[in-house]
Amino acid sequence: MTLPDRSTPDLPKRLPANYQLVYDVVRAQAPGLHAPAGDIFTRAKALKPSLGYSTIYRALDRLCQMGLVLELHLPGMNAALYEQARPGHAHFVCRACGRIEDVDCDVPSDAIHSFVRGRDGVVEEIILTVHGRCTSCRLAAPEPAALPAADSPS
Amino acid sequence: MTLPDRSTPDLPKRLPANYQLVYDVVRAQAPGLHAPAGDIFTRAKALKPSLGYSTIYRALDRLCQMGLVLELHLPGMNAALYEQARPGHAHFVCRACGRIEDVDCDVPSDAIHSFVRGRDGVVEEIILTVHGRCTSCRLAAPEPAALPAADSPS
DNA sequence: CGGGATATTGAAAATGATTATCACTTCCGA
DNA sequence: TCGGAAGTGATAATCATTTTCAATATCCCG
Repeated sequence: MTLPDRSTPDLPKRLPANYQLVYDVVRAQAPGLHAPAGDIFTRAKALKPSLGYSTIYRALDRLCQMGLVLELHLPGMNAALYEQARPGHAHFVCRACGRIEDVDCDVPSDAIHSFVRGRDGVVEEIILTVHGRCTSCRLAAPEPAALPAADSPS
Repeated sequence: MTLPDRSTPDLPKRLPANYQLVYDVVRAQAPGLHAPAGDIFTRAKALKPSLGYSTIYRALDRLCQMGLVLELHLPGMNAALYEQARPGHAHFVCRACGRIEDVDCDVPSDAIHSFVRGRDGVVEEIILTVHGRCTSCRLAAPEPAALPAADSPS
């Protein structure tokens, strides 16, 4: 199996003006807010109407590689969400209403770092996502009983 | 803003045979392996040729809701990956080669549970993903220097 | 065993986010 | 200033996932 050639990223030294603009737009989001690429495009285009859609993706890509922006894939959400990278918090996603809530929670970064480092790897980002049900949804609909894992091996 | 009506999931009590079959296929994967829906479809169809693609998605959906299967979105991967739900391990994704490695790492479930419970929510699933570079990729290409977060507020 | 509501099914089409392509411009180092 | 590498926007292409729909299957409650 040949994997895609992603070795030697070797990012250019300077951030192109458009990428900086996209970064600004992302940072302008209130902390705890997350936006799909389309929203970012809209807002960026408002600032510089000549912007093309592709540039947004290219910029977000780069910003993620640089660790400035975090790409967030949430279940039931067809589009990726982006936010300014900000370590030390997790995301709580309510399975019922889909609302996303920031959780100021200490990710066990030490444990992970040492584990990965023990294998000669480097940790660049830790993403912690919690699925569950928020208060209001829990009140609205009680938990359906979980099925006991039905076994039926071939 | 109106959110999609996802309240009251109220899952049917019994697991349809096709869903069970999909579950079996997912469980047949070696632990630590993750498969996109397409693969699962192929393998399931081999067992029951009449299966339609949509059924796979429906089944995976349901199985995820039931907590039997875990849906995994990894960066740079356009398709979701699925694996048997198995709490207490994280995924390490190498940004360079894209390889996925299982990390038997203790997720801080207690801390998260108490935090979320403190807000009257319920935790159903915790997904911990670590991005970084694995040994071989680190040797192949040294870390590009990180840009200092370039500021330029409007 | 009916009988009707409900859930599941597969095929095919629709959707929609993301990527690739391409011709052109811009930037930077030498 | 030259040359190549990187960035650009428009457009088309890709491709995973959803939706639709008509046809079955399944379940519940007598």
